[in-house]
Amino acid sequence: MEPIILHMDMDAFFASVEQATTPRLAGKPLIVGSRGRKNNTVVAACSYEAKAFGVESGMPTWRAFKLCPHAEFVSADSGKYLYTAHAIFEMLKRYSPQGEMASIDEFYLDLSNDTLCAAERIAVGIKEQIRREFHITCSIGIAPAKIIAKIAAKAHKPDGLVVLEEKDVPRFLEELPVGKVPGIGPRLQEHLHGMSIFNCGQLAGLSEAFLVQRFGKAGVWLYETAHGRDSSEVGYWAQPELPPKSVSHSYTLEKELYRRDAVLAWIRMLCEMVAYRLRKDSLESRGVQLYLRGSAGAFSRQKSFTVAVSDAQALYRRSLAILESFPAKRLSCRALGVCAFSLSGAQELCLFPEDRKQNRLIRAVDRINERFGEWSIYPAVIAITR
DNA sequence: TCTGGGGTCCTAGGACCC
DNA sequence: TCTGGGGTCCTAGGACCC
Repeated sequence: MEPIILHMDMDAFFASVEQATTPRLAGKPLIVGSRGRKNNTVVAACSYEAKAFGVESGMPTWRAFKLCPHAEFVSADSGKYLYTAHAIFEMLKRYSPQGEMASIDEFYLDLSNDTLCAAERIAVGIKEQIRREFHITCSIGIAPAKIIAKIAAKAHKPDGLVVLEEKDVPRFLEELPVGKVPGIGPRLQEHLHGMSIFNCGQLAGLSEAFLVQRFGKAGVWLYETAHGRDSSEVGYWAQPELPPKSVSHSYTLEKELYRRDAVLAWIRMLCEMVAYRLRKDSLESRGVQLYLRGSAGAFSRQKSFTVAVSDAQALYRRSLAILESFPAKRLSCRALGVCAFSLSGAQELCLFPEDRKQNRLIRAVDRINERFGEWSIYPAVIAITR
């Protein structure tokens, strides 16, 4: 039996949600920025009215405004988008027990137990319900494999619906530019272009052995994808979510920073943010990675420790130890990041009274920040970054 | 103004052990 | 007397995704 996989991709999701919840923005060119400020950020999403001017997500906002000076700007409200995504998730559960939320704006449903006709009717019903209940649109691809369904949905945006049977797949892929395949990014695309491979039809003409020799493990995947095959299965809604493997925060500064105390303050600030997230998710970490990018280049170093921690001070001390091993003679940076890895569930174990006292203090600060807003209270050392 | 921020996975090289 | 071979783990960096 041929698998029937439905992929649903929300159209300009963040921008559409903003337009649906703020009538003033409906029908207007809208740019959703990834951060609060209008400058020094990139476009997280933009409405189709803005896309018409050449604005794309991922583009620096200053460039987007050059293309579309009259666009409205709002900063991303991830809580609102997550809320909507979960409401959609709940809605989709009714159509099949086998389904998954692949990202905040993408979903898969396995409809292999239905006929292709029934699957198409379901897709029409879903689109209708999404429009009625959320006042936004989505594009749907139905195909025998996950990756094909996804490419198909993307190719028919916005508000599209396309159904591909197994026999349609080769023709669909034949002319498809390799860069349209999720997983083939700019570097891989460049490499393929260098080999005069521009579309999936040409890619399918190469032998698996040749691709493996060129690209290693990725060669197997390229070969399978070019032939429309994808063995990965759709998960189950009820499946427990996998715990995160790392928790990180990073920041790009307005300009290069040379003062050591200022750089250290930023590192401390990021440690505070990472530690807070760890505690909120009842996690602790054994590994710390520190990343610095500046005029001297980009460096990242990581280190594993025996004891797992979740407090900012400990993360900061570990970050400083890592900083010592950096090759740069003079400390300067434009962007920096702190990542906690080797995560495990937090142990509620405090051997020493001093630790217990420290723990109570940390929890109290967390509660104050939760109640009065982020950064209501913070260590004096990071004041320089505020 | 000249590509953000939060993730995952892969690879190659080095260290170390037997 | 001048370094085999295989396995495992760690690390830095790169590529990619949304």
